[in-house]
Amino acid sequence: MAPRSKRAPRSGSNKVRIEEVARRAGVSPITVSRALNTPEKVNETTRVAVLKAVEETGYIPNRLAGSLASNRSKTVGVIVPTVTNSIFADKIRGLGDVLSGAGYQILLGQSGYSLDAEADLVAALLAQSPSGLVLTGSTHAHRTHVMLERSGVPVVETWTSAEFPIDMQVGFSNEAAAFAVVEHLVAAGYRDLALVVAPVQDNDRALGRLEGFRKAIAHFGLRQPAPEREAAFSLRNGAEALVNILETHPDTDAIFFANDILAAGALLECRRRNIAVPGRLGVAGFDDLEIAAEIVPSLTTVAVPRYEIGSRAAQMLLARLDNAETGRRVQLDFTIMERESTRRER
Amino acid sequence: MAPRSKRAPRSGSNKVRIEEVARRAGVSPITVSRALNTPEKVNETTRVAVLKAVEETGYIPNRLAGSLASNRSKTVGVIVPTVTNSIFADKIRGLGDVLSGAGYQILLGQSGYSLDAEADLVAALLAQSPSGLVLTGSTHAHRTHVMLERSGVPVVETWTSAEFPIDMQVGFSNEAAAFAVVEHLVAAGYRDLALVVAPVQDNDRALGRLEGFRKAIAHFGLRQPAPEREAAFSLRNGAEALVNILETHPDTDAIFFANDILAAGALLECRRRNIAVPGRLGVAGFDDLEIAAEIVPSLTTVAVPRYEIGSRAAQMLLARLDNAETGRRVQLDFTIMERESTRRER
DNA sequence: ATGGCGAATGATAGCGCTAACATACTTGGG
DNA sequence: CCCAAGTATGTTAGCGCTATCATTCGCCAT
Repeated sequence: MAPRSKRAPRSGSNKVRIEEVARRAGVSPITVSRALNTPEKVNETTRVAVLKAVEETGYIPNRLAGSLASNRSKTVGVIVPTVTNSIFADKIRGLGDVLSGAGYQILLGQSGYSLDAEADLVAALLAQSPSGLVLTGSTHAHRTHVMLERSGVPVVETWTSAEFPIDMQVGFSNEAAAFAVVEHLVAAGYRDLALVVAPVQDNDRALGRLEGFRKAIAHFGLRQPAPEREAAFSLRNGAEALVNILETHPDTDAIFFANDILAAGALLECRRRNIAVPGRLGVAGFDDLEIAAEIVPSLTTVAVPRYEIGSRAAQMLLARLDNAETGRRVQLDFTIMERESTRRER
Repeated sequence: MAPRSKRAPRSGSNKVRIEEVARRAGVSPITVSRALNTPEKVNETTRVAVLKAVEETGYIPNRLAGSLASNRSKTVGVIVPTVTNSIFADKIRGLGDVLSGAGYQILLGQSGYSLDAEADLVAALLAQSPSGLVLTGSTHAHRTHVMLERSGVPVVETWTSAEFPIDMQVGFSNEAAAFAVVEHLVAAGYRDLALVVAPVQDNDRALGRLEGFRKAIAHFGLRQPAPEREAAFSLRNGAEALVNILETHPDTDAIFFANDILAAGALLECRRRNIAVPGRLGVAGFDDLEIAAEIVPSLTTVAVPRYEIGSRAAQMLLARLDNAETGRRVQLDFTIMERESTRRER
């Protein structure tokens, strides 16, 4: 009698599995695994044989299976508001350069500046069992905190400098940077300042800059209340905010735009309207994008280590995964880049 | 005698597993799985009970395990040269918007405009068993083709319009677009053209634009050989290429920059040097970034559907994964945006 | 000799989920 | 009242790897 028939194997594709490689190399599957993951633990000759078999078969290990078995995945979740903002693109480049060198892949999520969307992404990324998570900012939905805590996954928060990060942090003080800009404007002789900043809702980087601006206004005894406008980053919005401020507050003599795109848009509008910069109006930006140095007049701004935020975050994660000792908070420096747009003849 | 001791369970973390949820809801694990993945297959009352248990326990399904078991992962690999170039950032936004709506995550790879790096990334991403792969361009290393073929993973190539895509394709004809730009410059009265294009090595988009330019030069019987320069995209490089061309070919009356960043850098340099645009020199760009509309003078360029390339690619993938019938080649339109930088008084 | 130790490799048993099949229970037409 | 065809849920057996423990084989100190 025939043996009771097994059910059909549900092996997916016709892909090469570790077993075939093992057979070809004349070793056991576990040896293939070791030859690929911890080569120092296998004899040179067997390693060579295994690699040859891998080459011949075109074997690509199934990391889903590997990660499940080892409880370690080679992925890192990265959540940014949007890749469209080039400051985050630079961060991602920094992350990618370091992580891909260590064999890690990036799982990317875009929150669209919404903490609620961020929380959904955290859940979705945690489901992939990432080795680590890199978030933007220090403000998160309550459930985000809960999920992160429960998961135990290493987390790096970036772009800010909160006193008590969830886990690790790489950033700078947005507040101090904004304060320094106002300080610079005052030193350049401007007195009636205005601020244009990204919508602060769900955005603690923008909020920090707003607060730094306000503190500096009070500190230096400048015109209060200073006009403040919220504008999502785009050249057009910068131009419009400029026009609006000059209409409502014609005595304004300098505007601090909390990012360079807004500032550049304003500078272009100044050119169209023949508003003299820096004579009639001083303009300062934030981020030190390439356009700040190239635009005419060149733009005073704050250089922040965008790429380094990414690369350092990646390094911290890798160190942690290596059980190396690391600090938890890295506070990077910003630099005021003084350029023509605030270089007033006095 | 005590039973032979089992070896220690290697259960990783203290995370909630499907079994605990099942116990709480008084059902079997598979029912929990169904309640979450195919809710229409379970009774309303049990579904509610399961969701309640999920809520209470804070259960986050382990997708590594799920994907391994079902041979379907909820990830899509995306390879771009760099996220820093905002045209690719827009594509990623398009991809992300559509994919995250369907519960998919993006695995991001940056190739740095190297086909060899691209091949490594393809291997790394295939190891994660993605549901699909989105590549940039139609030119790939030989081993990339081999790996893709073997894997059987759905692939979408983007930004180009090759006749025989590997699988699916969403793009436009770079050659035709470049041709159209030259056509426009000729119509505007320019005759002695020059080209500045991204390095064509490993970059078929740039190569296509170069070829379109050359064909148009020949077609319209313009000055030959027209000066051609390669420059990686940055404002500074655009400015330098401009200077170089005007030094070596002072009779040049229009320059076509194969991206807007280069063109904008050149326009800013023209301002610094008091070179009249469009009078002394016509300038055209490519991509229709926001800066093209805002810069002074505004920049004639080619609008390409950056976001749509991403969203359409995602839709095609999803349709394929749904076994829906789809076309294989989507050729999108480009639009010449005529602006001040080529609006010569005649 | 001999036993102890490290290096190399193998056998076994899962990782946490879901496909495939099995079973119970419902419904309704003849 | 019975059986066919659904509907809802459960049981079993993997998915393709790797952690863990076991085994084998030298090699050297005693």
